[in-house]
Amino acid sequence: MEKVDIKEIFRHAPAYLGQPVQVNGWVRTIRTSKAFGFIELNDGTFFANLQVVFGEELANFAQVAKISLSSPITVEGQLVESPGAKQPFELKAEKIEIISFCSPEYPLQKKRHTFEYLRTIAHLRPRTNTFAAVFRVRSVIAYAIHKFFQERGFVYVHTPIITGSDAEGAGEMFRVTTLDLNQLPRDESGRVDFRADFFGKETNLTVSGQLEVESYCLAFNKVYTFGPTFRAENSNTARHAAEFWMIEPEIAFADLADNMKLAEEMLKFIINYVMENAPEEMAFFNQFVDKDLFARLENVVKSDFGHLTYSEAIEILRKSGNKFEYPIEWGRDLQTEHERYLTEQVFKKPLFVTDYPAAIKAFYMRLNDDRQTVAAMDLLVPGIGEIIGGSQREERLDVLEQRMAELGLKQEDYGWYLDLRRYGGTKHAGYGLGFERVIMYLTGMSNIRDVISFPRTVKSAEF
RNA sequence: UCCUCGAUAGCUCAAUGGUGGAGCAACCGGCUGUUAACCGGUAGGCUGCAGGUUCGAGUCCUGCUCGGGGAGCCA
Repeated sequence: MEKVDIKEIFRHAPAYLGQPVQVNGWVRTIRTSKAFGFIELNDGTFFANLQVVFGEELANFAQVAKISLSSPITVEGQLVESPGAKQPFELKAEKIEIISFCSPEYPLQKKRHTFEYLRTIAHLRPRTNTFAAVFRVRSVIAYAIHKFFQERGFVYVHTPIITGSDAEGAGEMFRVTTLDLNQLPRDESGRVDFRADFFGKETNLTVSGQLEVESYCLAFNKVYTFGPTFRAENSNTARHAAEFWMIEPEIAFADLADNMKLAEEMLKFIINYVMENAPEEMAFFNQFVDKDLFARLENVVKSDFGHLTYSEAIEILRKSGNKFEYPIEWGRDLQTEHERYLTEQVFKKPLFVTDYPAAIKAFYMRLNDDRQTVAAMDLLVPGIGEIIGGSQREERLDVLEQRMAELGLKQEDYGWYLDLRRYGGTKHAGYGLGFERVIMYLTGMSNIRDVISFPRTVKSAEF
């Protein structure tokens, strides 16, 4: 008998009606009477369950009727139209093989669980509706991102996860070492002697692949990274994790406007792709997780993103008459309350804020002609806040060197990075996209811990 | 790291300073088309940890641990 995925049955039901099929899956729920029962079977290939009907003509009816939730079974039978209102078809079982009995202590029940509880059983939560939807959509978004860039001729670059650069400047780093922490080798001055370490120097987990990917940008023109990133910040929020994934495109012969155009097209492409390729999951999110989800995503796809310079943003905030906790003053960074006001109250759609004061941005961002601001951009979206941060890079060697000197960065630490300006340098730009923040934005899930399979956060690395 | 709220049965929650309960899950039984099925019954607890106040603490006080929400840092 033909072994069929449940997704295949749902997508091509007419071809299977009246046909004998075999399905293999886990019991999501079971309802029984004296002489018959219903099993909702999920085989992991599809969001929805296949209803299996079984009667006492089964040789093992009594056993099947007492089967526990999440037990795996093999069902053979015929696909027939269903008299029930909630499903168009069902599988009339002729034979049910119980592969194993799930222990009755199984912690997932036929009821709503809190996300907090499910986090404590992260190894079982992908069997729930919400997490099955989250992680299938996560996979679809990842594919959409690759598809978007590959179709436009971008080269996917794998930048190192272990970095010897101790000055990437994007955040606190996790140290990588094979030294015996109980017996550290010391040098003449009593400091830890990293010459004895695995790499012969201090190494850490990467906080960004950007500097490295710039070198491939100046060889391949259009490149992107998509990989894990690590930040040892003591951040305790629903939007930060110590281990997360980031996408960092970098384009040559391009300025900040090209950069923003790319970011906007990318985000719209991803939304369209996911709506088309995970419709059941998205409908579930819209119904149970965030009732405004579809309206919001539609608004993003249909509207042109807003554009605003930092200086204009300061003016709008100042004139708003709103009472903010943090002062509005040119030169200070925008706070979350300011960003949310701009994107949620004023623009009500995604919004690029550009040209921030140089003093509050990274050294590699290109200095504008006013000598005060840099060609940086943040993309702010309602509900999430900053989802993308990027800039045009400083390609002028003398300006970059001067800026590094002002910030006290040692040129010898950035020799190869400066070479990129010496040898065939050209204007280029790029941005970093937080993968999990995109997932949150597209699903309505409000905690980053619920869109990562086994999240690593401060004081938490279970599983 | 700061502010704030919380921790009681496997899960979600109740209990005025005076003998800790309910719904769901589990287990046993009933039910001929169910849809988080329904109906009846059984069992289930050192109230997060450590101290303190009190005749008496789930309840009040102190510290700690963990979790939620908000802020900072950022993606």
